[in-house]
Amino acid sequence: MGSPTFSPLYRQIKALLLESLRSGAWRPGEAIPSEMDLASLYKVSQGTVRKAIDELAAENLVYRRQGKGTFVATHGERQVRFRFLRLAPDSGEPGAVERRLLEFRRARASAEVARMLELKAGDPMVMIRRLLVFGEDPVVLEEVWLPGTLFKGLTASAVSEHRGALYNLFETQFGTRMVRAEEKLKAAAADEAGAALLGVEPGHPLLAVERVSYTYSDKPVEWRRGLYKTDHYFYRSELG
Amino acid sequence: MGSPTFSPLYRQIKALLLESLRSGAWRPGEAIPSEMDLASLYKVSQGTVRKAIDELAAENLVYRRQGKGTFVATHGERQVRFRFLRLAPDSGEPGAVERRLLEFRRARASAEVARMLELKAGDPMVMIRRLLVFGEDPVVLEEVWLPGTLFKGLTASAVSEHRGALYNLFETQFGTRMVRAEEKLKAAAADEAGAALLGVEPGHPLLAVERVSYTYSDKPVEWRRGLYKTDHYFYRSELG
DNA sequence: CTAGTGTCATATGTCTTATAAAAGACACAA
DNA sequence: TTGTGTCTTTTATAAGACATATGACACTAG
Repeated sequence: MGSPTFSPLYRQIKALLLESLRSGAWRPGEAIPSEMDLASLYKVSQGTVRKAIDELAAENLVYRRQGKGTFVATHGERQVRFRFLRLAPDSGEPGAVERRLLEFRRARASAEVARMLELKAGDPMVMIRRLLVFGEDPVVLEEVWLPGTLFKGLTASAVSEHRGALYNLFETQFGTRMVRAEEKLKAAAADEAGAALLGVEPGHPLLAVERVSYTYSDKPVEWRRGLYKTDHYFYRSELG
Repeated sequence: MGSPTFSPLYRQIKALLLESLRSGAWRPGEAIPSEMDLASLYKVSQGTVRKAIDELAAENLVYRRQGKGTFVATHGERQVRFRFLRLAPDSGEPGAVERRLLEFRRARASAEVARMLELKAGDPMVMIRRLLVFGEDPVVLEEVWLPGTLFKGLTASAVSEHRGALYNLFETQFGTRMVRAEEKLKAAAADEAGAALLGVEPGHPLLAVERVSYTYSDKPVEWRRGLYKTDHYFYRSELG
């Protein structure tokens, strides 16, 4: 029978809005046009625009403020950070996090990374290796791989001098906003190098976390591999 | 200023629907009354009922089928199982899972369990210890704690003879439906007993997973502690 | 001059109504 | 017996009217 080529009006509107987000026409933190403006622009009712925006809000791409407007979501907000960094302390409130850059280099995509990011093996990449220190405690050792073409002007000093989440830097300086991510977790034993950096004995059990992050339209644009020391922190997961 | 004691109509309807779900008036898998019926019952428009049900559907408490009706969500469906058991094989499709009951007994709540489940230490509990075997491979060793009062007639044979998820048994036999859960993950080294059951050497790195499950209205009703062997399986987590 | 208060413009939120589309049951015909 | 049209019931979509929240700004009492 006929393929599901039909799309209701509000979804077509949503697609148009998504395109404006993706293209960067509306920047993170800024307000998008009002529902009424969009309604008259697209020649539909406010309610239809509303339903389109409702779905974008449900996907955390925008957020609404009654009386003020609808705003493009951003990684600058505190709240968003905890959605992507899922470690919480066993007791007490999460404290400050210090990010120590260990290595920054340009390299070629391995077959594994290329497959994850839908690139070709050998494509230019940026690789970042760093240590996250909570208070005095080194907790996360991770490696971040990014497509070199998307992050052309990225430098070691930009990364090491940046305060706040990497995703914040990416969206403000490179116009690439991470929208969601998928993680795969395993338990692993610390090797010599990792143990030294995390301040544990070799063989110490660690959480091995592999992440693929996606920007708009489910396009994968980042691959990470991290080792988490879970002696005083745990990984939060919600099932629902 | 006045406290936020105001609640829009659709939320009041939602609360009424929730109460029908909680009380068991509408059973898992069954259809709830049509939007029109509910609208005339509560003397509001279909759209208002609709918005109430929208929120319930977003919380996975019910699901809609155009042309058929709206149904109470259930743990019987395959789809729901993967929301609560987040292990996936490194490659291939997930196979059959065998559940081996190791221990079943009634006991008193420890201070720790009591705190998690909002009970008093010493309250009667049911404790289940079991092994999940994927194919031939023992992968999960876990301990489940339940309030004895809620699960009065629960027996070892009911558990060991039941096919399918425990949550399925709970909802069909005891009218308690698990709606969501929170997990805390750490890496741990296998002890002697655990290693033997999971078929690894003592000291082998394992995923330690602690879960609190909630029924309607965020009432906690189950506490679990599991050890996951992640040699051939990984824990899936979505950030978004 | 200043602190408070009222008013207005504009934004999202709520609610209703009308109509469309999906699903299944059933009658009927080839 | 098998398909096909049609009717009923259900959720889905769309539009419009009205409510509420917010912030800016003007006005006024002190």
